[in-house]
Amino acid sequence: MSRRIAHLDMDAFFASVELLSRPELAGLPLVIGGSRPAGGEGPPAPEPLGRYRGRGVVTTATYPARAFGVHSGMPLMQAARLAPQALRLPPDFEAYKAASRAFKAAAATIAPTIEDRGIDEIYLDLSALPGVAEDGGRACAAALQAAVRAATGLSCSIAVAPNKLLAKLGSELDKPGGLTVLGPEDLATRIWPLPARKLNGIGPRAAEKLSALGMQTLGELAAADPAWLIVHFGPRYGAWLHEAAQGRDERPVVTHREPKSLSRETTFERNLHPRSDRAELGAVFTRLCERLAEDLRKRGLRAGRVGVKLRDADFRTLSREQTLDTPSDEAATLRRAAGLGLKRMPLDQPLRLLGVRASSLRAADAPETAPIRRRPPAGPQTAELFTD
DNA sequence: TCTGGGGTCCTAGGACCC
DNA sequence: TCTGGGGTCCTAGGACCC
Repeated sequence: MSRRIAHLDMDAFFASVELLSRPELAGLPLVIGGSRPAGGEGPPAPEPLGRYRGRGVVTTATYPARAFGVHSGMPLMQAARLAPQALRLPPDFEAYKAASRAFKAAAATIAPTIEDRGIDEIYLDLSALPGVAEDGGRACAAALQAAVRAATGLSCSIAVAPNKLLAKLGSELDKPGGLTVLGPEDLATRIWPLPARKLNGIGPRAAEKLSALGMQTLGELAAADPAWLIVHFGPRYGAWLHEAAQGRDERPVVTHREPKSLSRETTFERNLHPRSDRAELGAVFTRLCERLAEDLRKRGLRAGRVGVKLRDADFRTLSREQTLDTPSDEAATLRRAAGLGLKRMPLDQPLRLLGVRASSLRAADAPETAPIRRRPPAGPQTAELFTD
């Protein structure tokens, strides 16, 4: 009994949501990213990308903007050089979350077994649905696209395949608006010619290493000796690379997950120094802890551990974690613990980012358990700067 | 060109225990 | 005098994803 798994990926999601309320921008190169100008009232007006100054990155670009080489993750300053005439809008996450809920609800009317993979994509298990065994899921995918469009006015790309890995690869094959059905017989013709980097789980580092070892495509990876892959990539990742390149993936569609951590972080407009910008850093730190505490309370959770994260001017990231005596969702408690973490970090350099993280989460109404710390936290301490 | 913010999972090394 | 062996927990960092 073979599985039929769909991957549904919204097309240029954030930009497309913006176009729903700004139809006059349709067809133009449009980039979402950066932050909202302070003090603005109402929906922000798009401004030429060439005018952008700051540290933001491209969150989404419309297909006309992508034609200039702009893609998500790219620094906006770089995108501005490629397409100064493109228009930029700051993201409106509340609108995207509403559209996200709407498309997922619409999809659930067709196929209720859904795994959430973030704001703009889902996996669906179609295996047990009527007719899917006959046509591989094509009609079901078409129905999903129609339902999503009817509910939201937005287009998506869908692939149906024997597993999540292949479905995810397939939904990229015919964007936007793609409907792709893959079977085992498509592996050699449609999957193996793809660059190895396309596989979900092969990122920039692994792709670079594969390339240095002479493997550019998934076909070349599939032909590699698994023992040799294990030598170069370790037992776990090496074995996974081999399995994945054969198109094998048994992961189920997971319909529910409990959050493991919550975090808040911010990159400053200019680097801040722990000494000379102490007051400003302290205020940002307090605000981050307040927002994290709000997030915890909103979800009915408490943090058993609190972490702090720094990024310095050279883009090096450091973090420290601290166990709480009692799980908490209070800003002052989180700030005190995160402050203890900060005191164990070097604070002699300008910083570009500060973040706080809550982990070891438990329900706020759960019975309290004794602290599990085996060792008192210790370590070299730096002078009190903005940490108190 | 100079790199967001929100997450998950894995690994390596040290602490600790027997 | 020149240093066990195994198991487990904890911590920090990094790869990766959306």
